[in-house]
Amino acid sequence: MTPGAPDGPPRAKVSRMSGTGSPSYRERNSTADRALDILLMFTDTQLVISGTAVAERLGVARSTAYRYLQSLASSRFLEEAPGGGFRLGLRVMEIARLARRSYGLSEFALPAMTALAEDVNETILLTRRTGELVVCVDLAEAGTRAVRISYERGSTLPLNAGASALVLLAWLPEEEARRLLQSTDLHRFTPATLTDVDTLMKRLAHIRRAGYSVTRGELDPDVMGIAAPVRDEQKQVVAAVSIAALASRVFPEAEAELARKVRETAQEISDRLVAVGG
Amino acid sequence: MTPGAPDGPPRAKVSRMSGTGSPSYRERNSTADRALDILLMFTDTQLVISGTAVAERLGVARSTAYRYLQSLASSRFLEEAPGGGFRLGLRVMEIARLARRSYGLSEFALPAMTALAEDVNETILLTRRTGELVVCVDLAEAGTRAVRISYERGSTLPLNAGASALVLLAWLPEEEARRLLQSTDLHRFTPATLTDVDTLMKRLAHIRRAGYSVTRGELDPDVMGIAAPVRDEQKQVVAAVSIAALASRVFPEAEAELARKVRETAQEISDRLVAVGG
DNA sequence: GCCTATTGTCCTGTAAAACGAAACTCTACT
DNA sequence: AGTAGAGTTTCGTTTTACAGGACAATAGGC
Repeated sequence: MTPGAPDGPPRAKVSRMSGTGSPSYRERNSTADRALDILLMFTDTQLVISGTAVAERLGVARSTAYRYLQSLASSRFLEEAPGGGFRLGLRVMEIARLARRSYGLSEFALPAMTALAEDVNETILLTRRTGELVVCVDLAEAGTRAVRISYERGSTLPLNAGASALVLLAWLPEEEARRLLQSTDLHRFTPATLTDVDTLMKRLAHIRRAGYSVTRGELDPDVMGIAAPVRDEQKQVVAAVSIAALASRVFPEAEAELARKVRETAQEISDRLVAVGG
Repeated sequence: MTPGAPDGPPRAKVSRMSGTGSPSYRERNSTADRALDILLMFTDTQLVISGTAVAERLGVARSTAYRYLQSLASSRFLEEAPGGGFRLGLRVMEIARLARRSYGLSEFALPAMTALAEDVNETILLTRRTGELVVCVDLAEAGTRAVRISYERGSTLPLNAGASALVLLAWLPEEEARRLLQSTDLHRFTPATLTDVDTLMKRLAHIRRAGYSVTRGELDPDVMGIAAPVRDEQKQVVAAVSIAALASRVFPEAEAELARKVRETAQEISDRLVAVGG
């Protein structure tokens, strides 16, 4: 495409745009966006990427892709991988530390979460929503379990499954929650996953009344979760605290007691947030 | 609508470049670089920044700065802070998780580090060098100390002070280590900090022979460290493992025994790295 | 040994994208 | 009401980033 012949049609107004089907480029800062897009090409299964592959996925010439790559590498967002290609650089870890601090959550939350983790002997998560995704901001693990639910900081979770996601949605304005769910494709992770928007909305109303959420096997068949909201000074829900446990370890009769503890912990974190004036 | 008539002065031909003294812009991808530079404006004391401030520091018009900010916000590298301004977004934490995985270190290192932390009852760090900086990639803390050395993933350390930095430099080609030290301004953190390149180079040679480094009060007056190198398949030093402890807790007579344990742990991590074929 | 494929680098003229300026909205403060 | 600051939008201009192609170095296939 875009033949370089100097005799072509009188300057066809073909915009640069990504060739791979990204719907609406041409808006905003396309150059800056492409640099950022390179950072988004990395996934759990694609930890190293070559310059040629970047050019292809960006739909630009190789020389152009390498210009981007050099920008990213010279600010250490990327580094050259041993054996060719590029991988994410340490700068990413540096600013992630600052990101975590920005939310003003972890410093107050972690002690309370650790206490809860030891009390109930399960993994405790602190999550926040960003767009159509839930991200694990912090976690505390109990030491004495052979089988552990393993998440990490930065792990992402879907919007339609898992106790945390439901809490984060439940305290959003109804129409916003509905809009979010409708604009996301609700993947079915297990037979128990809810994928119908109306059913989900009813669930959210129920959670709002109860003050917490419980899910069983909706994201992973063997896992259950109990989550409660964390609020800031303005009473806005800014995060969720949750227990993630092997479903078989938690009998339904025990849920209420665990829920009480999760809510207490969430309240404690909220209180500290307000006390300092997040 | 109907924006003002284009009547301004004939627009002097001033090159764009950063106005704040950044020596050589105009090279590479200045647009992409500026977007990345915005991400670098955040520090521990500057967790939120306004659009106007970004425009000023970038040396561009406000409308231009906001275009960048929108690019960064729509890919969730930034988010609007409650009460105005922008802060780092959750996307940063997402890709930081991938960055950590890229190095193939943590998954093998953490178990060994945790064991060491419990054994010696001190904080254990895993660090890597990036340019003129050392970054903490992972850490393990001992649970039973009232006074703890507190680092986090993503914390940065200088090149001329601290046991880890010296190890990371010691196994670099001599001329590269010298070049790095000469191009960095070696800050004096305490009276014990080494700031002379030749003295440092001699120190590095000593460390190379010993196989580990010990520092006392060179970065923080109350802290001491012992570090050893982690090697990959090609025997390249790719990281350092270190103990960071209150100096008053570790008597000089105990250093040798601790050093032995740190070296063992570093070796164990190296072995696993090779076994898997990092 | 020769061939091909792949990675990364550099250069140049041209076309497209990013730029500054200014008008405008909104909220908060006084 | 009036000021100050944040954030948004539009527009014509020109600066910047683009594609294409030539180049070096490395790694495998035969």
